[in-house]
Amino acid sequence: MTRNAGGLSIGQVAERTGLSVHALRFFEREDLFLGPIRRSAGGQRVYDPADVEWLLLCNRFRDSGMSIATMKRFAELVRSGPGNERDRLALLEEHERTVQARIAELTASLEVIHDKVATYRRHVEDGTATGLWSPTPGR
Amino acid sequence: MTRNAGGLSIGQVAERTGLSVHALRFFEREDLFLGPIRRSAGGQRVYDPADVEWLLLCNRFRDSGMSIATMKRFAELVRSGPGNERDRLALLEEHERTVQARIAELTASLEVIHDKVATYRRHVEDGTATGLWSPTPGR
DNA sequence: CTAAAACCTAGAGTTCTCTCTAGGTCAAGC
DNA sequence: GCTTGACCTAGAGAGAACTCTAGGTTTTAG
Repeated sequence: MTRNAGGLSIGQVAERTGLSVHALRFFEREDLFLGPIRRSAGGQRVYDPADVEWLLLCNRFRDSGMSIATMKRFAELVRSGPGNERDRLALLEEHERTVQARIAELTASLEVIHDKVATYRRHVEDGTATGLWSPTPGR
Repeated sequence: MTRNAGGLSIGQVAERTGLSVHALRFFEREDLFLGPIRRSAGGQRVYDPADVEWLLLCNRFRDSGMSIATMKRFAELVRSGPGNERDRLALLEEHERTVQARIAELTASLEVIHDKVATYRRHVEDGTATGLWSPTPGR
């Protein structure tokens, strides 16, 4: 398989993308690729570098919380060729807003958590941590 | 139930916390509360305001990605009374770091996504969006 | 007093995203 | 040519976090 012009085995792709071979087969079943994956004479998958690029982008999407379903919609748009760039853009923009919102939410929660940390730190450092305390002074 | 000094029914707590009554029972089964929930003569749950406070904090934890298992560990620490404030602090600090890391990760992904958005925007606005393009120029 | 709304338990079902298994086949090195 | 490791398919299993169901009891409003 190493001789197919630039062709990569599933194991090699797994290595390069950090995805498991199981996950790669799963992604294919879910139609997450931009086109059918080639097969060797023996029936084994042969990926090409563009697939790896796409998977790396998918990793970004996944890491940023995009669902498989949404990635699938994006893949469908790309697969159906030029002409729907507006739709792709809309999808990306919406995801961008989602991520921004998530960051804002996390930042807000972080503040609350940090306050808790600060309070505990004072208690612990002062040794004043006697007496119940926690979710609310009083429990 | 409305007469138990400050006592709240499960429905009232659901309303105040945004959690479903199912979720509240589930949380209880999972030992996520700081103490046993009282029951009315008829066997219905009677919560008090401190429980609501705790649940609101739990919501913060959940929103920031803390697992039920971790919340449970924190609840256990609080339940087992004073003396383990260092452990609670450590748990909170670790969660704080986790959240910070997650924000960093999201921020990095956001940048990549924003670049994609910018590229698509150019393509769409210029009307130059002819020819395939997407995961990588060339597919 | 009675109907309706809210609550109860135990446990099954759901969704999402993989992961693992079983039972083979293919490919590469010695 | 044979062993070993990588790969194949179809489908079951996992775990996280709920959600829903069934069948029954308790509360509340009128």
